[in-house]
Amino acid sequence: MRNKEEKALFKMMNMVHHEDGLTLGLGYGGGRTSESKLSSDGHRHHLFKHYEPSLTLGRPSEDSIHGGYDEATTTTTTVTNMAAAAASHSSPNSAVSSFSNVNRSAVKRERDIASEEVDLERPVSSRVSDEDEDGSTGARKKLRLTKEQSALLEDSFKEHSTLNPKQKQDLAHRLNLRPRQVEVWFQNRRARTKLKQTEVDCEFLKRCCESLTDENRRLQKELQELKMIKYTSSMPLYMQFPAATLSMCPSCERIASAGGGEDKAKAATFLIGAPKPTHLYGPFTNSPAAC
DNA sequence: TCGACGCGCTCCCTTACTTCA
DNA sequence: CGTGAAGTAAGGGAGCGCGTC
Repeated sequence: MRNKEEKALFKMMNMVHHEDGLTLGLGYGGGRTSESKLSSDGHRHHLFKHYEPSLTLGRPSEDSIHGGYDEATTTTTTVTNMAAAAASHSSPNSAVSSFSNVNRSAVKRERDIASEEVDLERPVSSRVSDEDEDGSTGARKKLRLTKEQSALLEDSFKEHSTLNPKQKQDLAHRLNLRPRQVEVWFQNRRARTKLKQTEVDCEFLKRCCESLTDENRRLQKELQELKMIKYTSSMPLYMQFPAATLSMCPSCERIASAGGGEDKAKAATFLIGAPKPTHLYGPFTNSPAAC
């Protein structure tokens, strides 16, 4: 996993991708609402809108009835504030949804078990040892896909990031895996792709921000210079010269430029920025060389 | 025709395990 | 050899579209 800042940022920035482009969204927390649509190829695409805070609680594992692993450890379940709201008040949809999803989870488990039973006919190809497969250790053992399996899945993912049922079945058969495993692999692969894209987009936005900050700073400075030019142009001519370039002849009491003509002095004023008025009233201590 | 419901799919968050520095 | 970070397979909650009743 990446550092916590990136992870938090990833939670905040929900990037939604489609074939035709990229959109950005902001959110936080665990639960979320979404839209989904069915594309022309039969794949469903979701448009996630926002996140909601979540609360994680421990509870006894139900994994033993899944058939995949036969341990009795603890897992966690995420209780969104939407579910909490359903339990306490408001949101009739939440209540219905929660109830519906409880049933759905049960159905899902039954489906997985059924899938498992069908797939028991063929061996699961993985790096899990025989001892692990018989579950004698009682701990959840994680199977690792072989390089060949990963490579084929990658190739398939390059062709299409989502699978229809037929493609899933076919791929599972070719890889000697359960369809559920193929499904999970694609799910995780999409998540990884999205995370990487998010990192790239974040970097891009960061640079944009820096660039705009610099540009803003530059424009502010330019604006200040223009304001000063406008201010000095409204003054008597002699006040437009920097004090250092002016001198007064003690005999004739006429002010003259010490270093050259008016144009030169004006140009200097423009280039170095207009001096503050107080500087114009500085001491005329230069020698009266001009007279 | 409309609403309720179940199903299948996706998403996200999280956990548990493996690998590696 | 122990340990923490990173990678990843999998579990589970939730929303949505679609078909059926």
